[in-house]
Amino acid sequence: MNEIGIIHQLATALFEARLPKGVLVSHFAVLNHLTRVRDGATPLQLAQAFQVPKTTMTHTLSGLEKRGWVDLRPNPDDKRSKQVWLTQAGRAFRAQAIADLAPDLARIARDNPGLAERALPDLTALRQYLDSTRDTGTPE
Amino acid sequence: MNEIGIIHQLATALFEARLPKGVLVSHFAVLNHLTRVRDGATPLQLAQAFQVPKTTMTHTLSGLEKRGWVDLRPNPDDKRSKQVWLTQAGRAFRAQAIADLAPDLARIARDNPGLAERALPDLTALRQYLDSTRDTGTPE
DNA sequence: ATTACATAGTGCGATATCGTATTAAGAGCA
DNA sequence: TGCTCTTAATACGATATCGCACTATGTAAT
Repeated sequence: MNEIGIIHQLATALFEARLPKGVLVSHFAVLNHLTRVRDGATPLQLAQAFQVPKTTMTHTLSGLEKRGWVDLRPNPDDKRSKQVWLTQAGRAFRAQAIADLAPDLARIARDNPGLAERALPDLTALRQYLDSTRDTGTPE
Repeated sequence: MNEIGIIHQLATALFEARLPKGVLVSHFAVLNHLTRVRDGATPLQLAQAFQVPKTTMTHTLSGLEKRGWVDLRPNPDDKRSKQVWLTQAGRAFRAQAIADLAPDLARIARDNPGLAERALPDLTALRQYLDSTRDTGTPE
């Protein structure tokens, strides 16, 4: 767990050093999710995807909206709710950020061959396990 | 990296749910480090061990000191510096926290057999690699 | 329909984290 | 000794994160 925490620190610092000033990894991660999975998701769905409290996601989304990268529209299926849509500027920024990060990611992959392939399945399994036991602290 | 971030979130939430109100994982982690490695370390050494800025460690240590779990004494070798020593109360709290967390950790290990053994070497290697390239963004 | 309960988003306050600048002290060199 | 540069810790300000409570809306039961 210690390793997880330190890696998280290091990776966050590395990413934010490559992103424009004031843009956080949380911003980038949401744009990435909206691009890779789908946009039109509700704020609650995004909060659950990243395992952060609703209030944190509200704050992150307000930052993205202020920069014009996402558009928050009412959810036609539920008047309590909203939907988050990417703007063209949002897609463009995300593409540029990916391009800026690519050399570093390629370098890390090159210098640690096979690491991702070996570690990711276990990490995914652990994430799913922790997620499934999150509420009660005991499985099912 | 996404997985790392989410696991970090989930694990932090799990740990803090088991710790007394107001005690953070960062507090516990420092006590743990002082116990496992050695106490008498300087604040800077601790900041480097956890890869957090010096100011963050200052803040964390002030919280530990306020609770009477560590003692900050002048460093006899360097008057600019300090040394962090565990108190008896600090050792006792850490031991109790370990005891409280043990059932959950045992459960996680039981339900994910071999996971730690498989994933840890790669995670440690990744941490060391990221650490070694932290400043310039390029190896060595 | 009414009532009770659950859910989505947000305002507000607390605080952890972090960047910048400052202070005090060590280190190297003339 | 005096000068310069580096380093350890911290004070201060900015802000990301999070818990709590509230409003509006949905859902279910009678």
